[in-house]
Amino acid sequence: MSTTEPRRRADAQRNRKQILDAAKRLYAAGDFAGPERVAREAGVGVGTLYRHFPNREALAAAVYDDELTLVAEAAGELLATSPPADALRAWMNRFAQRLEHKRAMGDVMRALADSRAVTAHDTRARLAGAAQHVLDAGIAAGTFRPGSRGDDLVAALLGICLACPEPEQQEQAARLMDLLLAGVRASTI
Amino acid sequence: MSTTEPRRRADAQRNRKQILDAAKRLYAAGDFAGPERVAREAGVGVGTLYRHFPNREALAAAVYDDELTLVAEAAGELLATSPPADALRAWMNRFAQRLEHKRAMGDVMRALADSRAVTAHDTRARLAGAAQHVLDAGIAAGTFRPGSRGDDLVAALLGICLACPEPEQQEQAARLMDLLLAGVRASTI
DNA sequence: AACGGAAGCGGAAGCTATTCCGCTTCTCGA
DNA sequence: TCGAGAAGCGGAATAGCTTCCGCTTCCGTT
Repeated sequence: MSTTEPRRRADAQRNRKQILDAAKRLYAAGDFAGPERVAREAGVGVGTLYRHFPNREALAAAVYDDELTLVAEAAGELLATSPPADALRAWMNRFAQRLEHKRAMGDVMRALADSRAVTAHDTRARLAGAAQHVLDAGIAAGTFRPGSRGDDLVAALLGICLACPEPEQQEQAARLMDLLLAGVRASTI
Repeated sequence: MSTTEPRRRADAQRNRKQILDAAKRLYAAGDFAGPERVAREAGVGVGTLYRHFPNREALAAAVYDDELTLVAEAAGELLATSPPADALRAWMNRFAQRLEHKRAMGDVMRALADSRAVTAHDTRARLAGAAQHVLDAGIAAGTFRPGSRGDDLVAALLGICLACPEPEQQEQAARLMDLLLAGVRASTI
């Protein structure tokens, strides 16, 4: 848990950044390119890409890391303007909306769901922290069941998005979020 | 909704069965072989396999169809011996247990979650029916929230299994199932 | 029983993700 | 400044999933 990170060589840092930039550029253009093409666009070999990101999903997760961090941070303001239950529902919606219409998000979610994925670990922890923040407010207010856990909420949200990825399943996803919220609000076990 | 099915040619039926048998044999032996190897084992070409099963996941779903049907049927007996809430929780556990320790089940769940997958459609409907059966009993008894839907429950269960596939995530999966159950029991919206 | 066309078959080719390993580039101490 | 060795690079090779299409087999009709 200390500064065991050995610090990367300058060229490695540069390459990592170039890869991320290239991927962002392509994804933003609606081109969900795979590792091979991203590497070419970045001007590096595939091998290099794979040294920085263990697989396609990890790359996607890293590309959208910023965006998910914004989602996590939004929890604070939502909580400032609404009661916990409303804030939580709004936050869940925002989470799901971010994932919609992004081809690569299936990958991102798989990466987030994978407990062994190193790349996604921080992001997931940040999301869980944000969720916990909202939950704690609700617990303090007596609205939410004590013991509700942020990481569970995020896992459930991921599960919903994984199970209902298609646009025509949006209604079902909404019902499942309601169900989840109902579970969190339930006062007894 | 009528008998529009044109009835397959005899050799096609035979091949389909041979493919399923070969896949069952391999999977049972712990060998999660891909389409190519299953086809060889079945003594047919890959093209033939793909005419019968649109992709790897659909094949896996078809292989485990029997097993999932058993799970669906178990709902009845569980309901006969326990109050709805207990029956539902037991049924969810059985569902999840069936999926554990089976490499191919990730595929099966993805196939079930895919609303466009023709192969998995019946199975999913059967599971949803079973779930609805239990839910209805609970609604009648006043234990479950009116309007609870079997297809939602199955989707949520799939989501949980997709989000917590690793053995070390079993505890989290259990918590999520509790949360789900709490949502179903909540008496108000 | 034999013909024509539809249904089905096989497997090579194509595509993409991932691995492997010999070569290159950086870094740091002398 | 230079050299040694670690860190990193590139891209050919490997492997698995899926598609494509020319050939074969079946089946209802005559």
